Amino acid sequence: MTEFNNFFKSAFSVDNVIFGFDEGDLKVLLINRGADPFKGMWALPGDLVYPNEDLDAAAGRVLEELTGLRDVYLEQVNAFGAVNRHPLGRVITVAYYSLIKISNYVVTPASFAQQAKWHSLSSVEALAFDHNEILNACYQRLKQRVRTRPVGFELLPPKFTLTQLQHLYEAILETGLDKRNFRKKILSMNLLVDLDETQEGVAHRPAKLYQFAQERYEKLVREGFSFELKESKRKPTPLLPV
Amino acid sequence: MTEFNNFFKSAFSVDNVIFGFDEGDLKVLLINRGADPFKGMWALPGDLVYPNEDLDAAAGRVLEELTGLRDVYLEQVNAFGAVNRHPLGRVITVAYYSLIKISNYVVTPASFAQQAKWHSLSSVEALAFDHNEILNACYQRLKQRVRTRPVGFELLPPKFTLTQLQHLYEAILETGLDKRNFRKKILSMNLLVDLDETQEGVAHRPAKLYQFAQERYEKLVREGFSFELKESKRKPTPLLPV
DNA sequence: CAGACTTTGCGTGTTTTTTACAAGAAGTCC
DNA sequence: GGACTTCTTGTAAAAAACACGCAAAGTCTG
Repeated sequence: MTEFNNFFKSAFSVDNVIFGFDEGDLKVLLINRGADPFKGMWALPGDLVYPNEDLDAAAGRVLEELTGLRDVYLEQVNAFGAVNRHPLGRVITVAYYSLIKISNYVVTPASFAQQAKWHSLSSVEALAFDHNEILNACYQRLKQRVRTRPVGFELLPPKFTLTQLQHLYEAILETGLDKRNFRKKILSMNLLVDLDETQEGVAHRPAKLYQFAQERYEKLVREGFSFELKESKRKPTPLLPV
Repeated sequence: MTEFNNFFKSAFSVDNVIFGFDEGDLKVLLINRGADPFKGMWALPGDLVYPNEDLDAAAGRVLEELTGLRDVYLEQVNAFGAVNRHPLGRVITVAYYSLIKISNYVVTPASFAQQAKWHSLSSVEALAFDHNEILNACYQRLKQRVRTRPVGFELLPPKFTLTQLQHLYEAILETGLDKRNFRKKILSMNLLVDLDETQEGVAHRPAKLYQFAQERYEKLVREGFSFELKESKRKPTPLLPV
């Protein structure tokens, strides 16, 4: 039984890659570690999973403590379980990513205490633990998801312009998209509601505002429907090393 | 068992969905549980992760103990961590699937002891724990992978006919494929080597044998290349409930 | 060994999707 | 009112996907 007991000296945690979109740039919310190991380095927000807490719930809790937000898009990506990934013991972590509207984010006590800060994906440097690997895996998953499901809207305010939407896709996919073709394709899916409103306070012709047609989408999904986008041929340099 | 419960805090395990292909049918290797909980029910092969063992290594070990095979295609899919998924305590499991050539499989002591048996995916019934859910997640992942990467070959013998290959795709994708279009598409990818050999022992015109061009594929991937297949419009009933 | 049987192997025309590409319209600012 | 910026829109060409049927190769059997 003592031998058996060895199996239970390990712990599990969740780590959450929280994506936001701002200024045409894909961002991720990182915390600054206040204690060893990796004191002073940036890291993904995460926590040990409580004994009576579902995995998904733990990821949601980490997110909510840091951002005050709940009911946002949250998806499990992978477990990371290399023996030495945590210097203090055996900790297997399950990685999640979430998509939030950055404008809804407010600084919570937890995020203040942990010095949470948004980082452009392109400027993320060496993170604590194996968090670069985790971040990369989550980013790759997002990149793939965004082609096959309309999750991008989770990152935009409720009302947005087609240009904003295109910039979002370009940022995530790291590609350039043709404006006319993009609009044609998106509009032909019939998932956007034209709000008959326009932008305000811009020093040029204001663009029309649209809204994502959530219910219509859910109906289409139930009827079996596939959302898909392809990239153009121009490929800028990747945001993260492959 | 009460003693067990006292010590029991939390543990990790891996579960492995081992796919094989035979008689035009996608199969999965299940074991028959010899002990409670779920005694007598079919279950996915799995094990607790040793304290000093990487997650991936644990999945590989489970596979090798059962099949004697190593160096096969193995991919992590997801972690399953609902609080009550294991009746005896908190066990988070990480699901993997592997693709093996069923003809290479031999009964090992472990598989004999655990009464391992191949089951057609379409005839899998209620499994122990949350293993139906795990199986389904792995199958969905395979279905998606097979469209974007040439992993199907892992399930076929080294030499195969185009018809066998097509049947494999049809089984995995649960769809019908047009023979001429399928052959055109596959051959146009230039990933098959025509072996200049033909089938033997069949009571009809023997088909040509092909081989997957592993090195050529790896070269193409390095150069940035995308493998893709789409389904036809005819949709047979799904193998597993969605 | 001829005829029946099964499975292989192959080409073309049609439709759909993707791509490339530019100019005028609507607002703001000075 | 003129300069400036961004918004909006269509068409033609190329590529990919799709539907579709028949002759040839080999085995079997009587």
